[in-house]
Amino acid sequence: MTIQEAAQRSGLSAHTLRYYERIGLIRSVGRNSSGHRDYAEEDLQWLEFLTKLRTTGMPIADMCRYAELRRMGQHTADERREMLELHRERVSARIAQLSQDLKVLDYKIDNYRRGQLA
Amino acid sequence: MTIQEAAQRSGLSAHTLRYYERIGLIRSVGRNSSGHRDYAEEDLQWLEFLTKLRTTGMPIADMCRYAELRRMGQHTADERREMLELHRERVSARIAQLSQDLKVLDYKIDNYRRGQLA
DNA sequence: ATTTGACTTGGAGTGCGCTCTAAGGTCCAA
DNA sequence: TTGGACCTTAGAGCGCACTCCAAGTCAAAT
Repeated sequence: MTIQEAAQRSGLSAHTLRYYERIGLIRSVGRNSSGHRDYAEEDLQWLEFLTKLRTTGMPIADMCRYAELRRMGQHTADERREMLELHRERVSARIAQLSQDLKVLDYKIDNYRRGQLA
Repeated sequence: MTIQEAAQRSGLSAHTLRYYERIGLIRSVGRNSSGHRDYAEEDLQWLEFLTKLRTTGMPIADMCRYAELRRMGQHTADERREMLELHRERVSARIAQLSQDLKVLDYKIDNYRRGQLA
């Protein structure tokens, strides 16, 4: 799979795919005979998970750490699980906060609809 | 109220308060006889609302637009309401997306707990 | 009187996450 | 076999939202 196809399927730009590889988020994407990247299905699955970590607000540095642990093998599974558990709590807290803020927005909007100054 | 007190109460830094004033997010904070900022209760309320817009992901530029409309008076109320409604939908969508992603995290964590490689 | 410390301003610097450029190599269709 | 659209790399640049700095002012404490 070419970088353009991988970009298409992952929703990331080709630039970003190269960047992610450079900083160690994706290890060793295969190269074809002319040195061009050749993405495997497995790479796409990993990218999909990385994208979920990103969109849920995990910093790139943490993702790099997670990727590094993953490369180190199964004996790092506990640390990886702990990272995910910690992140899960942050995401959960973020959802709770956004839900609270949404109420404030609704209240504000309602005031505008009633013609009151807000 | 001094800038430090306002910082304390708003949760923003004094630097950020000056920055927000400079870019037009906060208009005309009062000055005391020696030229120091003197925040009013009203300023704090506005800051609190601004902070909600920020933490829910509204870009500074949009907040500036909202602040500008607010300064222009009541005839801009409709446009302000529309901005909030649009923002509300984005926040709502973000909550939905995060909730989905949370499920994926939970699934991943569960796999780790079962001792499977993920 | 002088030191300390918080304030003022305009402007420069920072960290993050990309995003793009330059210079060159490769592929493919006409 | 030539043109154009890809690809490669290292490295520079960008947009956002702050964050800090320098130089100066001012009030209170010593």
